[in-house]
Amino acid sequence: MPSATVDTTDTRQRLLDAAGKVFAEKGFRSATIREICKRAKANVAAVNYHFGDKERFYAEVLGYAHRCALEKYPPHLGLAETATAEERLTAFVRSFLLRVLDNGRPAWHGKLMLREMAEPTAALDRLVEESIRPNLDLLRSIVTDLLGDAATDDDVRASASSIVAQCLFYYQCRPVITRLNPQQSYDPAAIDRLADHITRFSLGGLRHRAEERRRERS
Amino acid sequence: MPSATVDTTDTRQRLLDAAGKVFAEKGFRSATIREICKRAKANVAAVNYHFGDKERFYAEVLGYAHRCALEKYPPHLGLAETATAEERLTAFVRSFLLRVLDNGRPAWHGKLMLREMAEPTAALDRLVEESIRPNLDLLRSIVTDLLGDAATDDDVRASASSIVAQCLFYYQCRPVITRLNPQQSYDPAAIDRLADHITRFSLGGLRHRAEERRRERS
Amino acid sequence: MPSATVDTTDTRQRLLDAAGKVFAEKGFRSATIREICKRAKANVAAVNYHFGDKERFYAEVLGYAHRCALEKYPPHLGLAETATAEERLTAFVRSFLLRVLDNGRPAWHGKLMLREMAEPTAALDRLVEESIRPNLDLLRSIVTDLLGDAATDDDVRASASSIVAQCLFYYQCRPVITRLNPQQSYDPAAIDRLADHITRFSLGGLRHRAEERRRERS
Amino acid sequence: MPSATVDTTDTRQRLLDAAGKVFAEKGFRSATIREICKRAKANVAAVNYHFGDKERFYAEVLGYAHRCALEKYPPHLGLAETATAEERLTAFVRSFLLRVLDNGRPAWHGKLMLREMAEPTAALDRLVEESIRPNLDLLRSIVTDLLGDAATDDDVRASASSIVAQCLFYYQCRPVITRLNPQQSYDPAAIDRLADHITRFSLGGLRHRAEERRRERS
DNA sequence: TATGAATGAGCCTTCATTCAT
DNA sequence: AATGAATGAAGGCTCATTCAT
Repeated sequence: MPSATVDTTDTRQRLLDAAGKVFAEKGFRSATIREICKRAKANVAAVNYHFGDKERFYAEVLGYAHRCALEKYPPHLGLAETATAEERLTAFVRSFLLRVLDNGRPAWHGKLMLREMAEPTAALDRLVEESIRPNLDLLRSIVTDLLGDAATDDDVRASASSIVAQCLFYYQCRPVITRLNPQQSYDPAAIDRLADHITRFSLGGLRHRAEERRRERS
Repeated sequence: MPSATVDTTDTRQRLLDAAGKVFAEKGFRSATIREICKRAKANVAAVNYHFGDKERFYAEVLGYAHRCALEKYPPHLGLAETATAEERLTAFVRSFLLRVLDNGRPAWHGKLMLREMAEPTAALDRLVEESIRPNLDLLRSIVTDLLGDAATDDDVRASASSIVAQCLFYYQCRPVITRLNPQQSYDPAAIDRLADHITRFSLGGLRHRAEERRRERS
Repeated sequence: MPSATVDTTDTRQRLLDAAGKVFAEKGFRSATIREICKRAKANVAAVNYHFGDKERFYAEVLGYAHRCALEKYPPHLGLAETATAEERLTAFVRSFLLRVLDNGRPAWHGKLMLREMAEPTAALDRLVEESIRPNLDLLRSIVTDLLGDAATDDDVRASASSIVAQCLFYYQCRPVITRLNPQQSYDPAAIDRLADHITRFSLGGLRHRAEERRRERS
Repeated sequence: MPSATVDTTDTRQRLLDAAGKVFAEKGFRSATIREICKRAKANVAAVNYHFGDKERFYAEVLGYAHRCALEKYPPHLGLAETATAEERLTAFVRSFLLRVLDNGRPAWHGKLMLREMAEPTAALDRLVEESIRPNLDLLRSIVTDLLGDAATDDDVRASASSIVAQCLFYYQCRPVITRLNPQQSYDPAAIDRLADHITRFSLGGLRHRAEERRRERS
């Protein structure tokens, strides 16, 4: 029965899509299997049938969301091989912001990640190894280029953190930012402005640190 | 009887202390009144009696945690009136990090705030106005001094955000950082190193931005 | 301390008054000691202090309400000794209706009695002996006069029941009557009309029954 | 296995049956879902699953009880089309009394209705329109025939009320009647005697009223 | 005498999960 | 393969009552 097969994958997929939205909105605990199944037009037992239990289901949703986000906003953003470190940093920051502030399906990704920080589940381990570390390694190579040879590993790590921090901030603190500065918007133009500021601010910081290290060494 | 001393403590106070810990660990939804009362050696009905319901209780806990954190680590950190903008920035960053990364009672504050970001409750509004905005205003005055007259309001806002972002990062992304770099520690010395990096990185960023603006103007 | 004594009786009295209203509105179970004490501006523990527990408190309230009602609408309604049986029936019916349909303080009485029917408490026993039976005996003497010598005890009892039934109906079924016939009012004029109808209908019934018995006997 | 037969019965049905009994005995507030489910050998969550919440459950029970009572004692009681108004009144009164005083399943009906009077719930509205009004209309047509053309609408209404009142009285005031006259019984023979009295008393009342109206008109 | 604080039992409801089909 | 029915474990909250002062 091929149609059955189609229906099956459909249900699974509908569940993932519905769950992404609901988990992102409500969090792991507050999201209920009943609501997810209702939105997915599936039976209450469907989740347990397809994914075992709520926790494994959630892990699956998390991975799916991450894949969606990376697919839509790859970190290179079609950069040429010959791009300078500054250009690569600019691209990295922009793609990061877009991924995190997108309002479409990949938005789950940001929300879900934020929730993982506040209350990590077993799913975080896999996510870190499969998605976050590779991404961070990319940034560290950029930062290494910008800091120069005098920089230590700790310098690179700390500076990379400073950059990532600025990108995450606008998403992670959104509720507070909205209250402090209601006119802050997140449309593409605004995101470009944010990316521009973060890149410049960070380049200033990086150069300053590089200079300090050079001075120390000499 | 030393235990008598414990019992003498106000039930209300014991509830606040226990709740700070539990809400921070589990979040509003997952935390149960039963567990909080058990830890506070109080009756299940005590919360209802003293605070009305779980939501109002939570708001009270949030305010209490914030007050504790500010009391222990005031943002000025005993700075002289004649302190330079650089010194004031250093003090701001250090006190911020200490407040957020402290392992004692004020630790709730950071955790609770993080949870508010992920899933804001009605309590956030009050917190923003009473605690966060005044603190941010302090930072903005420092940043204004450092950026110089050429800076726009948006410059100040964006740069202040970049600084706050770096301070929050180590707490907000702790679960991920721990997995990426297990040897990262948060003892006083480590916190000092972090504060030092953030201050220097930010000063570099700020000077770079100030220079850009100056160049634009001329 | 005379003032203390005054205050004490005051609290007791205020509790009785508040409780009458609340018990009548909500019923024994749904009425809460807290609400009663709040309305009486008394402490939560006041009821238990003055009356022991909720049940004994309720019994006291019931008795108080009954005394209030009888005081305001005594069953004779100032009838002369020489009044005919018809006149006495009219007076009985009118005072009964007034007592039961009054909107003031004695209104509790009716409501509380109705609740006792639906869910009798221990308090009903005393009430029946002290208040209801004497009142019914009065009616039976009137009915005996109207039915004549041929009537049996059962005749008297059944006819008295028919009369009481009609008086109670308008109160007991008020929620249904209101829905069936929204324009039904209970102002003094309307109550007079009801009393008039019940008296005439009952007189018709009584004469019919009397006649039947007479015919049987002969 | 006869027990299998019992278990086979719909959980929903078992809940309705158990609830009828418990709600009738204890009232809406005092009845607990726990007890009902225990009697129905169902889980505590079954009520929520089948009926949503306690209130909707109660409404369903009320409707079910009413349907049971009407089914067992239809108001016509197999009367021929050619039956006289007197015969129809007799049938109406008898079926009413039987319905209200039955000790079996339809007994809930009476008890539940009585509770609705004392503390109406939202369920009463539907009940009045669907069950009570049609039944009352039947009685009014009988009364209209008996009162003759001279009677006004108010006459009909008042007389119908007087008849219904007498039928309800024996149920509504049962706790008081039992205390006043312990030997009152409610076996079929006793019910027949009550029906007989009420019918005769009411016929007397109706004829009297009719005569009065005729006299007024002429 | 009178009160505010505190208690513990119990209720309705919700939810993830399982079971029979 | 997939579902509707059913389960049992909590959770938040309410309430009458008690206790220390």
